[in-house]
Amino acid sequence: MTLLPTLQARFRQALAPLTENPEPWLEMIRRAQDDRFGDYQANFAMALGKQLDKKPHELAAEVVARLDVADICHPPEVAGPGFINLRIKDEWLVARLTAALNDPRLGIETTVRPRVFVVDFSGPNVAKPMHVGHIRSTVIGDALCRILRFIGHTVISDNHIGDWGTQFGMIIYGYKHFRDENTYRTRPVVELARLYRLVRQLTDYFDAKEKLPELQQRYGEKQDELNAQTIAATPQQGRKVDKKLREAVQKLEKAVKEAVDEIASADKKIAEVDSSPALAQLAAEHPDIKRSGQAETAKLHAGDAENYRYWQEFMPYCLDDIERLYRRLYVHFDHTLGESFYRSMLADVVEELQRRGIARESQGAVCVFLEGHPAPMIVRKQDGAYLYASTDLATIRYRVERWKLDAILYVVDHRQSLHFQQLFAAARLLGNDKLELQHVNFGTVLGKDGRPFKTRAGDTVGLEGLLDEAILRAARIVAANDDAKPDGAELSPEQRACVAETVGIGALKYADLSQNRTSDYEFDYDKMLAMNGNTATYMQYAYARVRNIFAKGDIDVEQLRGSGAAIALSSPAERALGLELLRLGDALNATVVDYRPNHLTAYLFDVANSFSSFYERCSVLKAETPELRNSRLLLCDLTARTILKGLELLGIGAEEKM
RNA sequence: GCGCCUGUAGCUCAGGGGAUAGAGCAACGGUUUCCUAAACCGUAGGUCACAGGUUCGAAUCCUGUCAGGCGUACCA
Repeated sequence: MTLLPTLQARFRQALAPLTENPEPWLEMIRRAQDDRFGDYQANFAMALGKQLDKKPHELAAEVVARLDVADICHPPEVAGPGFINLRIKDEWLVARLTAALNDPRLGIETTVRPRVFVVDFSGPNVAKPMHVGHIRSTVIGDALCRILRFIGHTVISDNHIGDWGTQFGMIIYGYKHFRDENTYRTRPVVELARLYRLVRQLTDYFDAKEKLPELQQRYGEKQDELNAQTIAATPQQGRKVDKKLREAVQKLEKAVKEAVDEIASADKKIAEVDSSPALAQLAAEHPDIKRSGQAETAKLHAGDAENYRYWQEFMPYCLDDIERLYRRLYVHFDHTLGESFYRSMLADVVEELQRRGIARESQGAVCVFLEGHPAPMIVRKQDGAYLYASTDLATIRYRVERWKLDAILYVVDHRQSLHFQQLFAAARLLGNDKLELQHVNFGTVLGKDGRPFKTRAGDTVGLEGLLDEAILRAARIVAANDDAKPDGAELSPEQRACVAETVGIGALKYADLSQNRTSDYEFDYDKMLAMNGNTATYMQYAYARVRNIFAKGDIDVEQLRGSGAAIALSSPAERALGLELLRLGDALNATVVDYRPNHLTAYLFDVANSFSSFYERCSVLKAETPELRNSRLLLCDLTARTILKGLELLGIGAEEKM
């Protein structure tokens, strides 16, 4: 059992005579935030005292008297209003550290309640180039899979790719009319992506042209209204401006600004085509491209042989392409069951919903009306087409039937939270009441201006380019540092390339993982690829330093572990490191409670920090005595393995030398 | 209009009932005869948006205000 649960178990016994349900009070045992107070502290006495009508200080003393922790802690102290401060005995720390050292799992037991999870993440639209927004789901989802698995759960990772959507109609239309046979044969994905962008651009062009007059009219109306209101709202002598009027003016100003932005965006799309003779000509030749593209999608869905053949032809290329990206990110999926996989089940799902009275027809569409939701969830459109709500319901049904599931985690942008609320509610109406359905939501990727990154057009950063850039930057730093080593460079060109890749990709992933996923995320090249401070590089560097000690000292780790050498925590830095090393299990538990990997990154940062301080103060190879040297070597060994395991659980690698 | 989310150091963010609010970056100042200075140590920097409330105790919970983001009947 890891540290905190062990303490909680002891307190549970001590509290049993005082309260029926000690669990909430046990949650109030935590790491002391100040070393002066000890290592851990229990903060429940004040609140529990209130409930039991006892003086907190006396209650704390009573609990301490009953508490049996003599083997773990020094005698607990009651401080302040009733804090119980605990200082762990070194002997106990040493015993736990020794146990961790001799355990491939570093002392982490598997869960006593294993569950079966499906983690649904990444889910890109194929044939549409991925951008930075997609990396968050991929990286967080992958880390959660690894962590849940390590804890002992059964995890099925499933990439629910968008492979049946409107983009295929555009690509098919593009393929039929604009394809460059040569490029398609040599680099099919590049050509398909170009075709998608081209058709999208022309479609947007006509869209913008169509909408522009309406936008301009709205702008005019709002502007007129604003002018009128502004005059009315201008303060005159002896009269205060009505608050409502002032608010109305503010709203109008906002509306006008929005209209201006939309017009500018439409103008831009129009200008892009008009200013290019080639594009302008294509636009002239394909005035109906928007509807035609949609028609191609509809034909595909209706089973048109030709379009289905195209779809079958394009898919392997598209899948290869995204697979290549996943390989670069060391991300693996057990299944890639995209939207298309469920296409034959949609009619049945909708039929079941209707038959069971969960869905009904409204304005020609089939809708699920849910309590507390003003708008229904539409599961079949007026034109008979299905949408992602239908697919997602079919997917739940399929997953539940195929795997005996306890939970599905959807690692998806928080903008879809309404969809998931409705989806989960509908799934429960269908009888999935024991299934845990979690929207593991995360914040939007924002641009430098603080506004969301746009999915189409604009200056989106392609994912592939981002990876290249990360590795390139890392390579520069690797080379500079290697060259600057006191005894000259140590790394071969191959090693340098390898380190650059590990460091670059690690930095990229860590940037996403180290942040509380629920916050929005300001995309910043420099920050994302930063390799100083709280970054994966810091941990990787600490790891390389430890490993270098073993290399320099020509130490056989296996032999050392079996040698009977003992850990002794002879200085504050060693003790602090030792205590930190025992907290891995607590960090993993915290991560799993709310599915937030940033608990684990914070922990690893603490470990690396403690190690760096230790490294600075405690010489290992030149320790005063052989016993001390061995003890420190053991601490180093456990540090290295803890960091390596932690990074591995985040999907990040580490190198022996860097 | 309604719903959800956010507001913490110059910047990017942790902390989400407990003791004196933390980190990274940026700034300033120190540390390489010694296992990798991608490091370490220190200084400075805060009305935790604002106002009320609940509590022994509030950055944290509740209410309101302000500011921003997202979503809101046939896109995903």
